[in-house]
Amino acid sequence: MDNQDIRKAGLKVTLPRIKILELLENNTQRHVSAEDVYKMLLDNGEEIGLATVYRVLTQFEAAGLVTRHNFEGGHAVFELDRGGHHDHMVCVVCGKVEEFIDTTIEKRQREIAKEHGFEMVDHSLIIYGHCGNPKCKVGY
Amino acid sequence: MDNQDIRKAGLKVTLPRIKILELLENNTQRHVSAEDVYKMLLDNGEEIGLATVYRVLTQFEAAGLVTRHNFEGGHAVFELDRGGHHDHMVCVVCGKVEEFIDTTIEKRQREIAKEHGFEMVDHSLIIYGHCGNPKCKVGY
DNA sequence: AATGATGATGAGAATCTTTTTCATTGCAAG
DNA sequence: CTTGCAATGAAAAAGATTCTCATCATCATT
Ligand SMILES: [Mn+2]
Ligand SMILES: [Mn+2]
Ligand SMILES: [Zn+2]
Ligand SMILES: [Zn+2]
Repeated sequence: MDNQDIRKAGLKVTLPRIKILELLENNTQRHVSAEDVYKMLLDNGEEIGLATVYRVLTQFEAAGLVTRHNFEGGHAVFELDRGGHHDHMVCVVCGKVEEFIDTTIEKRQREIAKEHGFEMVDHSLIIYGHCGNPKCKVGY
Repeated sequence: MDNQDIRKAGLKVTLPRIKILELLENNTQRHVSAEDVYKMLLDNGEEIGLATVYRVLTQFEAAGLVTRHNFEGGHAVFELDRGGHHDHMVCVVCGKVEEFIDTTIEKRQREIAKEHGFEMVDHSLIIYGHCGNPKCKVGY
């Protein structure tokens, strides 16, 4: 994942794009909002505009470098596309995100789409729940 | 689904609430945005404020009368909760929504959540694709 | 039926997220 | 190096949703 990926996407290799890609690659938190990216880059001393972050993330998504998710909460989150598709599990208390992939579910989805005459192009599966952290359990 | 449901939710039985519930019950399009509800009620000659529609839909959701979905598109859609849970298939061209339920997927979801130490409280599965309508097919 | 406390309403302002506009800047092809 | 065209950032705009607050309606109690 480097500047060539930006170039291959038909985009000019600019500092904002390089920095956003680096951040998505190195940040401990894989799933970040545009606002997150913007603030983290500012904290790192980069000069960047929020509009640019939104623009570039959308371009990266169109180029297949990045995936956008609509979790609950009103804002989209993005993650670097590391090849394999996967689905998500989100803790409704602390927001922790776990990734998983299940071939049984993936297969059934394709079958169900076909049964309904749909040609599936994408899907979104998000499990919401209380994660293992005791502080996130039902009885507090 | 009547005024008693509103009362049981601990809410006063008011005209806006009655009208919103009626619309959700009778409208041909089951999945509607707050804006949709607002405009349809205005078209029906009702006097209602958009803020009230948002407020009431949120209250109905909290009371379990209504379910909120975050499909792609930036705005939430609501539907009357008719007992059974189900998932959705959305046409990326015309926006048509089909409902489905699959016990295999439902079961796997619960298993996967447990495997990851999560206590599942909810989930959202949306399949995006091209529906059966020829105008929505890939080759236009 | 009249009263009154409290909840509900609607208009508009405010907030939050995302997109657009536009003057300026910078990448990269030649 | 030039130079065209894409990219940037600031600010404005747009779109969705929530908040504020003065007024009004519901409903339990007289
Ligand atoms: Mn992920
Ligand atoms: Mn539905
Ligand atoms: Zn948690
Ligand atoms: Zn369609």
